[in-house]
Amino acid sequence: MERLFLTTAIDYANARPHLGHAYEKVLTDALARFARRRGEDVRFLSGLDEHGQKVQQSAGKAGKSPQEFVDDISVHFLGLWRDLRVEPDDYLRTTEVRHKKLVQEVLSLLYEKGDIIRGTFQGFYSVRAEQFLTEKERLPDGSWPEIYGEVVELTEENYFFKLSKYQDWLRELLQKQPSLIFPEFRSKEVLGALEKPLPDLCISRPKARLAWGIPLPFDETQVTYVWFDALLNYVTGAGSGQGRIGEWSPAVHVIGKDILVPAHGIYWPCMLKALGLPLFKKLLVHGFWTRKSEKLSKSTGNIVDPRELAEKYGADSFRYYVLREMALGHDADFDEESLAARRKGELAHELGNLLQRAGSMIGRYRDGKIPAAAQPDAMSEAFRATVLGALKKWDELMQKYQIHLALGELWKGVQAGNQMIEARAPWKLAKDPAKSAELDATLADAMAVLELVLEEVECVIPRTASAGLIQLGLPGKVTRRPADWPQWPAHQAGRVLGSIEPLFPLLEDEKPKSS
RNA sequence: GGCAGUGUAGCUCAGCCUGGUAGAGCAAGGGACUCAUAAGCCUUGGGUCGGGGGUUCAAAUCCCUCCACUGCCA
Repeated sequence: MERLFLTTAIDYANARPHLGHAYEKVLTDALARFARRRGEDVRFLSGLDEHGQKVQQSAGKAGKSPQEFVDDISVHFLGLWRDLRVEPDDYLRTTEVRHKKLVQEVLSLLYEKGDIIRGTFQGFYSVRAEQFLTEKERLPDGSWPEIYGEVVELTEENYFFKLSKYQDWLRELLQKQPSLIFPEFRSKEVLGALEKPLPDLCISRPKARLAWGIPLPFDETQVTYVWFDALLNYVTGAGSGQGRIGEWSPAVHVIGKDILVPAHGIYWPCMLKALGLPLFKKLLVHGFWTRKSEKLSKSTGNIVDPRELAEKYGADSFRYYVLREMALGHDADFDEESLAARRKGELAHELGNLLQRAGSMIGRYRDGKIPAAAQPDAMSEAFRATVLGALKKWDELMQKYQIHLALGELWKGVQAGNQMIEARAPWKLAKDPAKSAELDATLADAMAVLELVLEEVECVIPRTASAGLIQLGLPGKVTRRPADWPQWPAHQAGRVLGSIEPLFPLLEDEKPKSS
């Protein structure tokens, strides 16, 4: 069986989750569920990045200890994942013992190997912000922005990771295998950053200045800084999740485009190489959500609360919307009206109502049991071919991470179902005893397409798909595909349907006004 | 400034790799039907495929150039 180790970026525990966090986790969760459906042995890891300057500062402002602060924040993240049915196999918080132990072990190894060395760090330091500033933050006239207050030039003893040692190796690798990064054009961004010699990477800070981190095992006065903490979560959480270096397996990392260069595109592969571990399998880089084509940000008041949306429209509708709307790798515009429209049109009316109308006719005409279909006639053959064709395209597109198009294909199956019913008009067939066999075929085919679609779409709308399958008289638990997938369902004759309920009830303000 | 991505119907996008004189969905108009969440089905309108140039019998699709927006690196 194929093994798939799938990770999300770990979120920084500095503020509550927003739409971008939610999208990435829903995306990864859907990929994990899809891979399981295909029969792969999946390990899905997510987590929270809890150390660092900003957490320390935010905790101070909130009058809490850093640990109390991240404990509180983690409740918000975990609550959101529960609400959105994001179900990782393991959720790693970087303040956990298993992780700290692994980080220290890695640092020791690389220190002994000579890949981590002591050196001096020189830079401009803001006393007020308690942080080093980069040239990027300097104003065009050479001065520093007001908010940093007094800025002094400072020299500090720190530890460095010898990135330069692995630069050539990485460049050659990416040139040979641009498909390591999806979409491929992103690998050009990494290659661009590799053109100039890489400076060694500063990985530590004096404890006196940054207490909230993991101490270096070979120098207790220093703590490690970002990279050798957060990135290593992927190793800690690999395999059994017990923080054993040897259990690392090449992952597919789902990340946002903001953390590709340099973190995941440069530092991370070099770290793996230095440790003698195999490279990740792929970096899956997604874009950002915008609103009215503007960045979502707190400063402009342009924020979207995923939890509110999930509450208002349902978690599955939210999941469906973000996956249907965004072309993986590109930016997309978030629009609540569009979310409501897709829920109402595609989910409630096309999919939900298909089950409703077909289920109710089986109740009325066939006593709630799926009838046995005779040899398919020409219309049935054509219908089945359309549906099976749509399923194959759905599968191909999903494997190419074209989720938004894949869902469009799957819905062609749903639409074919509605069209087939219109063409056959079972409500007319029911009035003519001579047409009984055709009525059976119509109803059986409708149940079959629903079964096929719901099983596949479980990765996107897990709860609804499961509820729908139960209405079809099935267990409601999606298992791996049979070897001969996609095949027209056999053995459905005689199955008793569950009670037929709307999968996506209309919202209060969507209901037609009764006069 | 260098590199990249995007630019196709009012809106969201597919098609571009492997040239053959434009497609889907939504929104809007019309129709037949009545099983169903007043849903679904059929149908109509509408586009200088960012601008310009080139290659070709033929370009949204290949080449050059310019413009706009976005991103990465300076």
